[in-house]
Amino acid sequence: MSHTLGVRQAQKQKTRQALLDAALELLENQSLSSLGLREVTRAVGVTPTAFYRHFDSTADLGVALVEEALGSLHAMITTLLNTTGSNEERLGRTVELIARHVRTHPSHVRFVARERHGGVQRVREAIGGQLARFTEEVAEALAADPESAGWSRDDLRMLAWHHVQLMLTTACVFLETAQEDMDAAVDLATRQLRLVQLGRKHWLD
Amino acid sequence: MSHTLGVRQAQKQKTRQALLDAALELLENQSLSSLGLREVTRAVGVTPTAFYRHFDSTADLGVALVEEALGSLHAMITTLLNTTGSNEERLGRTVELIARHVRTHPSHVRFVARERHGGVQRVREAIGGQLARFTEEVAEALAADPESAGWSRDDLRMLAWHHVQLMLTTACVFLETAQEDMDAAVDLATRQLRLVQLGRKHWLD
DNA sequence: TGTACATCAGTGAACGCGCGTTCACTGATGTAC
DNA sequence: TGTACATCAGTGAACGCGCGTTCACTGATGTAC
Repeated sequence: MSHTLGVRQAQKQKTRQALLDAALELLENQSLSSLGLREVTRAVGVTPTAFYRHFDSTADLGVALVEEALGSLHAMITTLLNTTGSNEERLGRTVELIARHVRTHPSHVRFVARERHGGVQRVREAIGGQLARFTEEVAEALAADPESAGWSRDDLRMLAWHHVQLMLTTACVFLETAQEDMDAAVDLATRQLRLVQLGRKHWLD
Repeated sequence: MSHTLGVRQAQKQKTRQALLDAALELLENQSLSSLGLREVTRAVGVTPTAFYRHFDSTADLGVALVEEALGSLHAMITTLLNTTGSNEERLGRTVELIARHVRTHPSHVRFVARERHGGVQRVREAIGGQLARFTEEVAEALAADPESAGWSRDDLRMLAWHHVQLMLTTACVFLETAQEDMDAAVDLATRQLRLVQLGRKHWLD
């Protein structure tokens, strides 16, 4: 059992999390740069002033949301990298896992999509940093794959970056896809992954 | 010579364009959903009230900006599709043309990147519609290519979509790349295009 | 266990400010004769 | 060409409103003895 917090600390964390949750929900229909501090506290049911006990500004809250949203994305990537099986099997599982992630954490995906190129510099930088980290991890995993024999470090990073990009793009498309069109979207995404995989296979030809 | 506007109409269009230009400049450092009407008119030097002679709201202005920004992107794509030469040649020219477009129209690229998943629904929809149109055009061009013999319509659209996505992503990366790192970024983009091209070549294996 | 003091998460009133929108207006441009 | 009237892009004052931030505060929780 981890270190038990005092009642006061526990309550503070609870409020902080409530602020994060409320902000994430409000961000479904607007972007961070137009999110108001009072809007968030109103949604939680605390005084505007209370906000300052947890964050300096909404930009600061945004950075905290980056950690949350990309944390869940990172967990998904880790799962993906540990998946075994034939290429075609892994490919299908990848798309399925992305679809599931979009279903279980839609607001995280939306937040990343929206704020990645959004109007708040610190948040953009935080997201960019995390994505660079993901790329490195994917590149390392690819390097460990026998199929990557003969690949240069640079080419592996290129491939990893392409994968991360495609994963994000696919997640965004899934997010905007109605339930009834999901089958077609999953199929499209699968074929895109297959295309890249084919390119990889013949890279050293 | 086209239909000559009266002095009044000409002046009105001039003001309208000034509003669009000022907005685009202000959007370098913020997103549309936080852009204020007064902010724009202040930058142009007209009364806040004058804004309503041209647009219903900043969202409305945003839709007008979509036409402008994706118009210039569309021109670039048309140029790309008309490029001839070997695959490797076309590939290099593609990356070069994207780099040039980012250099000449940075604010257009930024606007599309930021508002594509931004907080204003009508603008998102307008951008999405234009990108779908681009995809159709690219798919048609691909269909006319002898290399596409035996490809299904669906697979061609998949490839076209992948190209449009990659083009946008590449433009975004170039936008964020410092001048001194551009060579490496161009190289990376070129290799990504080559990867996809290889996948295309072996699609029907 | 009990007491006396310190900490600090959340309160509530107050502030100055810029926002979007309204309205009646002005005066240059356009039009009819 | 000149005159009398209509149009309408842009003005300027005014409005009510919600914003972010400040401040002194309260009272439950934590700590030292």
